[in-house]
Amino acid sequence: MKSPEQKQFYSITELTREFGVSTRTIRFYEDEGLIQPVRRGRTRLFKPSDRRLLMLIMRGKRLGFSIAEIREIIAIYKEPPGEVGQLKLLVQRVSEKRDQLQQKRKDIDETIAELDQVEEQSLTRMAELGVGT
Amino acid sequence: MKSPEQKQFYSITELTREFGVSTRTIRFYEDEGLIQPVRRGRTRLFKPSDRRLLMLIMRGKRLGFSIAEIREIIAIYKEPPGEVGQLKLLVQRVSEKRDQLQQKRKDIDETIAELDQVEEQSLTRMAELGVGT
DNA sequence: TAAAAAATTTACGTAAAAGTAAAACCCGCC
DNA sequence: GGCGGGTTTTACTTTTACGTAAATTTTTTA
Repeated sequence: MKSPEQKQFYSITELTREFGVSTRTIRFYEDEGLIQPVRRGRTRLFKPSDRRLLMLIMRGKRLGFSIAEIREIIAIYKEPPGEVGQLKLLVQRVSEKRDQLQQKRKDIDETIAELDQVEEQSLTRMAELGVGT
Repeated sequence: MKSPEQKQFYSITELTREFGVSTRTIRFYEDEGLIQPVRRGRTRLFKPSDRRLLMLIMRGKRLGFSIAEIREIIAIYKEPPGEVGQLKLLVQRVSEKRDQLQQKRKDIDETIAELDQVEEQSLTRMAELGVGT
């Protein structure tokens, strides 16, 4: 049931092209412990799971999360089932991150609303000046 | 029709307390041209409009925008009505920013959905272990 | 197998966004 | 009229997230 497009391994430059970052950046994320590609000799081999982690990292970056915060998010996903205390803590951490994200969404919605206003005023003004879009 | 709570001026430390940043930070934003408090002698006096700008700046920071990007957003709001060419450009810039923000919202929604999954699995697991929340 | 292309390590450099520290200034108050 | 608190300027420092370059090794291709 494997997808036919699913590659075993990706090279570092394949990934730099896909994500639009440099090799330095990807190696930096490895140094920071966000990904752990296996090696064949000295050469890094990236599995699909590494690629998915990179996607997650890029998403985090777009949202303005620092490396440290992205590390936290990754830790949440990686958390093994564990025992009760751990689970409670995990649920709590999830809740905190969600709060952060909801604040961001609120900020976004406000900003978009304001931009919509600016746009509307501009279009009105242009109509007054007798201009078609 | 002025709100009674509307102060004429705020001091720099009042604002540092309100926004949870240092004086250095506020002065830095002034250096960067994001705000322009007036002076009485050498001392900065912040008007309500400066305070509103600071709110906008903080919101931008929460969203991970750089100072340069925040400057752009402020420029959009400040734009005077202007002539047709300017207006068209403004509408275009608004549209670009909105696209950015919509991408961020998409990222947020995806991340929240994933966190919800983690939470659900955790709660299920805890229920199996016979634990009440 | 030789040459070209890709990848690695090591190390110094840099831009952004402040932090921190020192020295001087102003201002109301006892 | 000195003193404490808040403010200002100047300037050096720090952290984060990579950029850049050199020298070397490994892999691929002709």
